[in-house]
Amino acid sequence: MAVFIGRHINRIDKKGRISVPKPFRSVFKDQSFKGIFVCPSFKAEALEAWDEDFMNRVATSVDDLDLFSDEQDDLAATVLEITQALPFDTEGRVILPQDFLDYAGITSDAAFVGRGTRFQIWEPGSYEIHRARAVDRARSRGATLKLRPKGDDD
Amino acid sequence: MAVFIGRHINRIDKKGRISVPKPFRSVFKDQSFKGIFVCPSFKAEALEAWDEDFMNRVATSVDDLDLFSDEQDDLAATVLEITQALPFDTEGRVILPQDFLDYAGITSDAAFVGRGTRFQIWEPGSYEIHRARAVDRARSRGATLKLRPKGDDD
DNA sequence: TTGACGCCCATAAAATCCCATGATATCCCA
DNA sequence: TGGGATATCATGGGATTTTATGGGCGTCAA
Repeated sequence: MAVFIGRHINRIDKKGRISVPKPFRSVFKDQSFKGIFVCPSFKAEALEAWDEDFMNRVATSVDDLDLFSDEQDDLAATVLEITQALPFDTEGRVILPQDFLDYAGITSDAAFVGRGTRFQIWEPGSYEIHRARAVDRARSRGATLKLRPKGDDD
Repeated sequence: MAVFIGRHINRIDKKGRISVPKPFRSVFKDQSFKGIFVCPSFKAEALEAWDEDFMNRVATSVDDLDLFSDEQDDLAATVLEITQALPFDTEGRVILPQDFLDYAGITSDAAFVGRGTRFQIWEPGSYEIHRARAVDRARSRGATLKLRPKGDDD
């Protein structure tokens, strides 16, 4: 299973290219499309990224809904339409579309943040603020993590 | 599996030709008919486009009547009637029929919008409005998508 | 003959490849 | 364990290719 962990900050060059951190890139090595799928997050001023496997699951799941139903329309609109497939270049870099950069407030640098099955791309400053808040919330709530039974890893 | 993802805006030239974006075109590369199938959408002022595979699926479903709900069984037949097969030219362009353009309000530019197994063609302005509404609906309803189990991707 | 449509070629912009560089991290062996 | 040799990775930039787009020309049919 694909697992993204850790945090990496990389730079965007003049051509708009940015390296996807090697540890993340390795996760994609045996998928047919050589690249990542990215879309703006609903919840935060950041970008969400995932692999082909997840993308196909979303696509087929949307397909299961009634053809032409409102429900399908909304979900497809919010996920499939705004997601972009970004291919790696030979060095494992991608070009983030300008509107995505604007959405996340990214200019020169970007933070790649592991989230398990997906990862996020943040403007480094925004991420620090976001993370500090999240830590505070978790601490004050005394958050605990319920682990799934071993083997149940879909 | 063929998956259409993302959004691309292209221009219609004086001859009425418009390039189908390369990422979408690639999806059709191994079908026998070199082109796309297009028909006006029932729900929106846009055009629906799909590949040979999906076309066959619709054709079969007219017999089965399981793809459409009761009131829509002759809708399926209608789909077949008004759908046009638009062949690519050497450069991967198609000519959209005038009545299709009128229906979608397309004049100079058109947005190709990925929808998984299909894609849509919109007048770029109309699309932005439509998308914003859909995102709002999905967000306010707290829409979630039930994903298929991993590996079940036909 | 005219217009619709296919095929061909030209061009600019953008994406991609390819190689170079410096910084880090890793390895290896004394 | 130290430190030089080596490999890896992020980054930069020039060269090449691809793609979207525009237009010319011939064919075929009304």
